Amino acid sequence: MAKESKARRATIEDVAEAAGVSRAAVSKVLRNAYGVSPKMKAKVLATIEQLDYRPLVAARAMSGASYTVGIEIPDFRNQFFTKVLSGAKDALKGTGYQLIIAPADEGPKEGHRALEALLDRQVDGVIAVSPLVGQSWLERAAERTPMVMFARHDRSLHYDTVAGDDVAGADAVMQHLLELGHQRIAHLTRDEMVTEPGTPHGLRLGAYLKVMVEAGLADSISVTRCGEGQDLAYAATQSMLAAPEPPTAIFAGHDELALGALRAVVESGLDISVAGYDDVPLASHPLISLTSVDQPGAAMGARAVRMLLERLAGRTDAFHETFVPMLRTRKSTRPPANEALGNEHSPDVAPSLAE
Amino acid sequence: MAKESKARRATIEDVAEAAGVSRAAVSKVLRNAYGVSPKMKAKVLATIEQLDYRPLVAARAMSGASYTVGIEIPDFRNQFFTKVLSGAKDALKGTGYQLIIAPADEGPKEGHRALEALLDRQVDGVIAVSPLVGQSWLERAAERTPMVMFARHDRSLHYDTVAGDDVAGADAVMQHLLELGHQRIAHLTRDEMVTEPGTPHGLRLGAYLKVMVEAGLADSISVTRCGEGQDLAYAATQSMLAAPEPPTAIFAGHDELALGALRAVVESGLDISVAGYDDVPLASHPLISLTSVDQPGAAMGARAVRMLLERLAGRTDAFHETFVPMLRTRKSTRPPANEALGNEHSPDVAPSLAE
DNA sequence: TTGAAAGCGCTAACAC
DNA sequence: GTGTTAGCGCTTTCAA
Repeated sequence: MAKESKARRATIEDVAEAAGVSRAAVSKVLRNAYGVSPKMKAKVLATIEQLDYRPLVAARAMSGASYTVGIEIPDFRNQFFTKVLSGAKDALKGTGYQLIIAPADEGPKEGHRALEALLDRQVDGVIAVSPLVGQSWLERAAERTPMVMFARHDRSLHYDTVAGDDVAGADAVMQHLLELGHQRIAHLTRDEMVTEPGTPHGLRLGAYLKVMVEAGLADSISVTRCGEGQDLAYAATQSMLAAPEPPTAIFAGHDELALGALRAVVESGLDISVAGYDDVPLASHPLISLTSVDQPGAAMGARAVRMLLERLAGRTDAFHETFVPMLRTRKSTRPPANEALGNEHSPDVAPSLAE
Repeated sequence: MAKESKARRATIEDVAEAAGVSRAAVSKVLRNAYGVSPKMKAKVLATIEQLDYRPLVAARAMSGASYTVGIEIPDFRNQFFTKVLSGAKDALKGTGYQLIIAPADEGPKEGHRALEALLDRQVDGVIAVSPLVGQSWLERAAERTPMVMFARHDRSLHYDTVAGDDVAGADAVMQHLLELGHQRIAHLTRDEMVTEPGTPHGLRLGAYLKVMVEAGLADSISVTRCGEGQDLAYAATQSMLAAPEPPTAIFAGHDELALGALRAVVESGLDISVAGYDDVPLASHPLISLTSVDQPGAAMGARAVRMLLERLAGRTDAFHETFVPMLRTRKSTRPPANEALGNEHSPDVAPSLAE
């Protein structure tokens, strides 16, 4: 009754037999390697087509390549990473490499886990966003599998890096807020784990602190931390706003947090400026109009892919590229509402030395 | 001078040797299969730990399983799919299966390509969002690899489906707009390719047309098409608004399109209602407040994974689950501004038969 | 309970 | 230019 239960997938052997050639010949055609006559090539190609043959990647990976590039990302709900993915995907188009994405869960060891999952699958190259993975481990892994790390500011001899200049970006935001006349500027960032020195959020936090101190606003320093995502940023901001003396401006570590903060601010009815980081597509929406630091995610993702392709092609010395971010000022930041109160509460700061 | 150039990765052989057992024994421990004494198990486990051994997936896949579940998605910039991914990822946690995501490019054959890439990699199971792939091809693929299709309304004996009730959802939107008093309701949807009969967007379009006709508004039917993404929706809406008699309400095929439309509407200064579909997280943001049809993406993704796990565990009969969507009305939809003009321009419709 | 050995489907190195 | 063959690192019979 049953026709042919689970028709077996054609193998290279089947193709060779049907075409009357050797497996090696078929293999060469597949990789269009050197040493096949046009005639044989045509015959093999026709047979492949006819049998609907597709090589199993696992078998190829066991001896040769997997023609696969893996990218590990910590949070695909963050539209910045989505931009990066787009850029990477497009840059990989037509190269013969297939892209697979391994999502990492939250947590210090999760990036590590996802990376290992990719390596276990013998991807030919890896792009990863893993600020928390130890450098020595990465070095060792990168010796075997070409690797470019995203948003890392360390320098390795074995892997390339693509990062934004987080200090410059954060400086720009802070400068902008100061120029608008803000003093009680709060910083909304992620948990300690994610703000270790040298990480993007660590650098942004550092820049915030430095600018505040240098502006004589050390007493107004206020750092609020929250977990990942708009919802947690929303909740954290709510408590921030409930404090006796809420900030007049909030600098959020990235746009996702900024959007959550904005939600709380809007609902509170208070006139508080909010700035973010990354310039996700929505930041420019007229209904949102969020001041943000433009990190060209797509270009960065594409650059990472190109670096990886270079390594795949044989390059062995390490490249480190830094993208210069660009502040986009929008309506979410404006002069503080209660300007009059501005100077009133900065005790140990001489009222404008430079005037 | 060089220490050990590219230290070889430990193999099962290395572990067996170091532990003084056979490869088969190690293999059994790895899969904690039946027939290993606790003593040997402990010894092997210790050796694995010590050698930092991890099995290569390719080798396992050649004979056995890859412990990998693949999910194919057409557009990770659409936050709806991002919700689905989240749900799927969480549901897979702790099952021993690793999730890999294959992004599909736009185009009729691209979903197919991404799916094949996954099958070539011998994933143990597949979840796919491929409205455009032919059913017969899918059937054949599903005979060999467990598969659950997302957002498909066809019924197969070999694959499961998880979908939303698109007709009910679209009906709800239209009913809502009609109740508000709108007549010139336009539908913004994707290109013909994506609105084939039976596809989600095809069903939504069909429901739109049906409701319009039944409401006696056949003359006001207006369907605008655009490519994927906010930007293209924005441009399409701009031309729509430039027409002599623009609509008073726009029903967009999904929220991404709705956000683009909203951008154009806001910029135009016109008072036009906009409704979307999917209820992406941002729709509820107070600054956006987009009326939308809530499709529980995370729950749907989790359900798809559970179905797949059931198949992986042996189920062979097909399941088809439909999720009932729920309209969320928000500020982006309100009564038409120029109510007075409402009836003036509906020539061949008897003014309310049922009154 | 344990181990030996035969593959899985490819590629690569080498003969012819 | 073409074919032969030895692996790659696992799992899976099947004996012991």
